[in-house]
Amino acid sequence: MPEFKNLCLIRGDQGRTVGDLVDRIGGKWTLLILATLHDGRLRYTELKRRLPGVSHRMLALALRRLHRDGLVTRTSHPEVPPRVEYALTPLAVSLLPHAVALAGWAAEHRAAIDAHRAAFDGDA
Amino acid sequence: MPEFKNLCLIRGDQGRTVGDLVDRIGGKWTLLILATLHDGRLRYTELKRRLPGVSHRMLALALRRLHRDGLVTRTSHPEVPPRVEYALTPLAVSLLPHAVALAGWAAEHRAAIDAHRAAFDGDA
DNA sequence: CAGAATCCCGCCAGATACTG
DNA sequence: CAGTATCTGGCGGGATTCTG
Repeated sequence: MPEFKNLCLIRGDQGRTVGDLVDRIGGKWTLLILATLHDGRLRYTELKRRLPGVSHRMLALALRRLHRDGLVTRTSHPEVPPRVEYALTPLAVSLLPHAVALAGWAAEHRAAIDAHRAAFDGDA
Repeated sequence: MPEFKNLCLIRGDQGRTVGDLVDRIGGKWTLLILATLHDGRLRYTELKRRLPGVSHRMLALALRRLHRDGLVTRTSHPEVPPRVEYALTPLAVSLLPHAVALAGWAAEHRAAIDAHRAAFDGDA
């Protein structure tokens, strides 16, 4: 059987891979931004509007990092007022299914985890 | 085709799901610990030995959280000196494949991302 | 051996204000 | 509109010490 041959990817190189992974998509809003952009290219403000709770600064920083990593494209139109549009790159598109799978897992087992927590916290 | 029906899981509930997910496995060592325990139940010290660089405190804290969330079992043997063994729960086992997939993605595209970063940083 | 408690630092992240 | 700059508090996380 396939087994988890890729476990070495997690532990190999002294966890560098996981470290990098967390660095890239570990941000609080990163996955949310990518998921939102999956609907199509969006302007900065529209993106902000669709992400309730994100701060101005954090969205700008996250977008900057995503752009730097080649996960989103940034198209600045030379107009007044300025108009900037963000869109996913193929790289980001290839990442999304995995993120979605993880999100699905989280949603599916949230109740179980919460129950464990409650039981654990009950034993003071 | 399936498409990403689960995208709603990422964005729904104002991102609570992703927030919870990051809270649970977003820790620096969490995934590493789970991956290491996939080899089988391990004692605290042995676990620490297999995770070069983890601090005493962080390992204890991470294990405590994992135990609280029902992702690992903690078996304390009443001996002197004490012996405590940790093992994965089925819940954690169901999570690992997804994590491995993400790690695989990170490893596969690390070069591309690094190239993007280099190009981006080149344009000062 | 396993872990809890304490101290401390650096970064993440929010709020606010300023610029092109 | 789309950012950047600055200040600030909170938390993650490391080193060390103490206990059963």
